[in-house]
Amino acid sequence: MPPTRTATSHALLGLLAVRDWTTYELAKQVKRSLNWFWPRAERKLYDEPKRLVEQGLATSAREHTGQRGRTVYRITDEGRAVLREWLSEPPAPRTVEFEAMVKVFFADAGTPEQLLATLERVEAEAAGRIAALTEMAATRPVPFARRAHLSAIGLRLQYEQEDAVLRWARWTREQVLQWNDTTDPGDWDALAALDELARVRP
Amino acid sequence: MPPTRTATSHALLGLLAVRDWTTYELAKQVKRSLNWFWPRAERKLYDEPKRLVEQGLATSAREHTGQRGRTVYRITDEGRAVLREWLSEPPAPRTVEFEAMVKVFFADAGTPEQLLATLERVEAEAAGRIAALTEMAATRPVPFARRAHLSAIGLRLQYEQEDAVLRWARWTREQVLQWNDTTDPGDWDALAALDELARVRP
DNA sequence: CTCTCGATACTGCCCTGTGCAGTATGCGTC
DNA sequence: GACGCATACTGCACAGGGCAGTATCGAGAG
Repeated sequence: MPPTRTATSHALLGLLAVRDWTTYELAKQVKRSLNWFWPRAERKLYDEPKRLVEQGLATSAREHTGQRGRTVYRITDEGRAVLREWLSEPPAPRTVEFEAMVKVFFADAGTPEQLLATLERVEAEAAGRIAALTEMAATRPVPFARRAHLSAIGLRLQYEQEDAVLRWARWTREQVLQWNDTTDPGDWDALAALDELARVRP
Repeated sequence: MPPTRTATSHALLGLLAVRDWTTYELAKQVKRSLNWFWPRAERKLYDEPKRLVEQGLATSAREHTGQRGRTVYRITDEGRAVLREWLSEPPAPRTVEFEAMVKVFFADAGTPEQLLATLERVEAEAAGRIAALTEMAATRPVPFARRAHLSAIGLRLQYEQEDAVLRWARWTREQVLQWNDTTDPGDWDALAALDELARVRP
């Protein structure tokens, strides 16, 4: 039984296809790029490459800076082949974990102040991320220039997502201000809001 | 040491604040509502309510349909208090797991056909979800009518998210068709695309 | 020249959460 | 009376997260 290859395995294989990395560099790089759409704890990024080596998809080399060792990983031809084949497989559905939305959804268990505070935090988070994305987009020279086209479409997705959340948070804040309470929207017409969504044609 | 209360604990507490549920009903309901922004495996939804009972946040009652038993959960006053306080706490950052985007990001390890197939799958998934959302929005009478205002803003968020993904997938597909290859965008100007993002002002 | 501090480079441990197989019973329908 | 789908769970192995702990290296402060 070969150990199962997870999407995380293939994601790291993808980075290794770009260049060699030490685990530490890999961890930093994941934070900057993959983290946006495939977030993984640093802890995991120390285990996973070892599994790739076990499976012959990568090799590891031990280097030293004085007394301190470090491990450099390099993809193998088999690793490249496995990555290429994986690109054909149907991807898992996109999943979103949005704790703030849970708080919004159950806002009727609390006060309007709590709800507005949550919405403000959502807005601030989205705005912060948009700032980070525009900064990345503005960085010159472009890191990994030969992959600039892929970075560009990736950044674009992230931007569209964050912008959707930002616009939603602002819109919702305005609606909530018209409510009498979290349990009572007063004159605000929930059915009309649902009707508007129901009319959508893609 | 009290067992830690996760966001999942509070999410289920939120559902129990709406009405009593059997575990099975809870699992179905989570699939329809929470699953959009707090997806959890059915398996977990059988464990978690037991923990709520241990902590005095819910009570359980054993009922029977013939020989077959089932457990009905009900929130306690303390459960309601805990939920109310949780609404004040800063939410965890939103996280997205988007395997298809990993495949897009490393598309230069494969062919344009693979990339286009992935984009088509993304588009189909988003379109399917939008259809599900509009159907939910059109359902009359509105389920849990006294919570229609919260459903409406929740559905709106989901719609905005899916629409962003859908528009991105279509846009990206058009761009990719202009490339020579996954490794070579030809005349397509990646720097210009990055510049456009860099110019964004929120 | 030493001390501190942040960056580098990991490992162990316990917990949450997933997926899948397995085990029942209830109920409608052919 | 058999079949299939819904109901109602449990066990188990594994992926993944968070945090604490352990070192070394290199640059700058004093």
